[in-house]
Amino acid sequence: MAQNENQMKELTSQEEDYSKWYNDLVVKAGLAESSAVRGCMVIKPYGYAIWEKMQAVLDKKFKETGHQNAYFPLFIPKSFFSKEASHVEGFAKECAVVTHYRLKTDPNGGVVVDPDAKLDEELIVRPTSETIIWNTYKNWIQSYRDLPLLINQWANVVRWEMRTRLFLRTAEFLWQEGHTAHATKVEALEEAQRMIHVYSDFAQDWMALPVVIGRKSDTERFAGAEETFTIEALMQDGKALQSGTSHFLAQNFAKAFDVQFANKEGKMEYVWATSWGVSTRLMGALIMAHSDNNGLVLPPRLAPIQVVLIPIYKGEEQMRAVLEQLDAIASELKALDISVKVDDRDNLRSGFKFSEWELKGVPVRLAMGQRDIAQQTVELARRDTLTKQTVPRAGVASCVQQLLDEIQQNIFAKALEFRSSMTTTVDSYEQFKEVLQTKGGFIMAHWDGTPQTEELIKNETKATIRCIPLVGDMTPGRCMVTGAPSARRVMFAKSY
RNA sequence: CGGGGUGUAGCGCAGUCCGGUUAGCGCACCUGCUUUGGGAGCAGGGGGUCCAAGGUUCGAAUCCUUGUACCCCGACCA
Repeated sequence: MAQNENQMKELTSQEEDYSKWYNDLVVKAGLAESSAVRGCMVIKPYGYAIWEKMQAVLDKKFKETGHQNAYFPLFIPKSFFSKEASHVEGFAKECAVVTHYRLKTDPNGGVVVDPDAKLDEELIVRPTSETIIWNTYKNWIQSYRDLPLLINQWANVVRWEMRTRLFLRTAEFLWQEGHTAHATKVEALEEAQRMIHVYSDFAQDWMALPVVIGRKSDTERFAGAEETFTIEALMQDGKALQSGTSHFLAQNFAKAFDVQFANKEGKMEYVWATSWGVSTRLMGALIMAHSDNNGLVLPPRLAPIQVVLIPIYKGEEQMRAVLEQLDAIASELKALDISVKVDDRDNLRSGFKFSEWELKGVPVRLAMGQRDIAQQTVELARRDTLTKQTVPRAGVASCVQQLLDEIQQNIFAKALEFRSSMTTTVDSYEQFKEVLQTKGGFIMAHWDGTPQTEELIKNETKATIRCIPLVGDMTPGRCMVTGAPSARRVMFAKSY
């Protein structure tokens, strides 16, 4: 008990330093750790299992919306990269560049880069794949009959970030990137909007994470896009996290890579494009949105282990008897498509196991001892509320099944309630600054639509326009800073 | 790239100011016994290039020089 309090205190006092708290949690829960390579991350099996679940659900959604998977090269010739002006400007500062293709042994020992093996043209390790993909699409698209081209790629990308943070910003990260080509502007715009809604549905239904869908302002838009749609989530420290984006690229890349098609009338036209992606950053969102002082809280639909079963016993005889019961329950749960783990490790006490699985965020815990066997009961504990109850052994499986749904809903409701309480509407800049300082969260305010005002607010308060929400209050007003007319409120926040 | 900090066992640290037994503590690990309904106890044990190179000294984890790595705060970003 003393140690339990100790850990609570440990985690609570770290609220002063949320980033340390977050980092410790990621490491302690066994999700990931920083690696020997600068800014890179090792995703551990438990963390990767969650990512795999996310991947599976998203991949299914992409296929249901008509997309196919493909794979494009990791390396992009430098010349490809510079073809779209704003794109190169956006990414140039954070590219890893391959200049040589061979090492040789050093006379003084060790190995050195062979100066004779210099590449004629340097290769960029992809920070995103628009350029290499559009260079390829040029050959794939001739006619309107080749359109739409709906491709997704699961891949790793590298962005040489100056400061990194597990899952939220790492030098290398895993993601999916969709790249589509369309005959018309309308179709491409629809695609971009469709995919941001796919992301939004995924966040809400699977991650139990409420998000705000919106458009990015000019300054926050993706390099090379004409319109960027985003889903913005609110973390428990009151900061926003951009959790997914979908870009309407207009004809920018088609023109840069000369991708034209013959339309029904036989005339040549440039194709219209979209790209969209979510990354392992979603893991960060999941962790920061739901965790508490006891550790991770996973929504049941994404938990690699949904139910953990823990035996309580003295001696081998009791152990065998309890495990027999638990194995039977495990089978019943598996039959209902619930993923289970019987923690039969004999070298650890049950109290330790309770804490450990709580730290790992397993939604439901069943414990069984002599008492339960005698009374034909099971102790059932839920992670989201940290409550325990004793339920009859018979019918425990369907009870758990129901409970998993309830937990999924409860976690979402909790996050939604938190977001509501942390969303503030303000009418003056003074009020804006005060809310930002004392409370944080999302702030709805009027803005005159100019990059200058946006920049001023950012410089003075560190808050940025997270998005111009697609739905919500559409009444016009006056900019809180300049007093100029504003078409509608936009959403501000400090962000990751 | 600016400002600050830290490199000592797998992890977390003390020792460094003021040089001096065999470099220490907690956790973890290994062995044994007792335990087991909320992070077990006792006993024993293993594990070190004290970041690197050079220098000062009879003697360096400790002092000096130069590197280097990582962390935190900014600027940049999914």
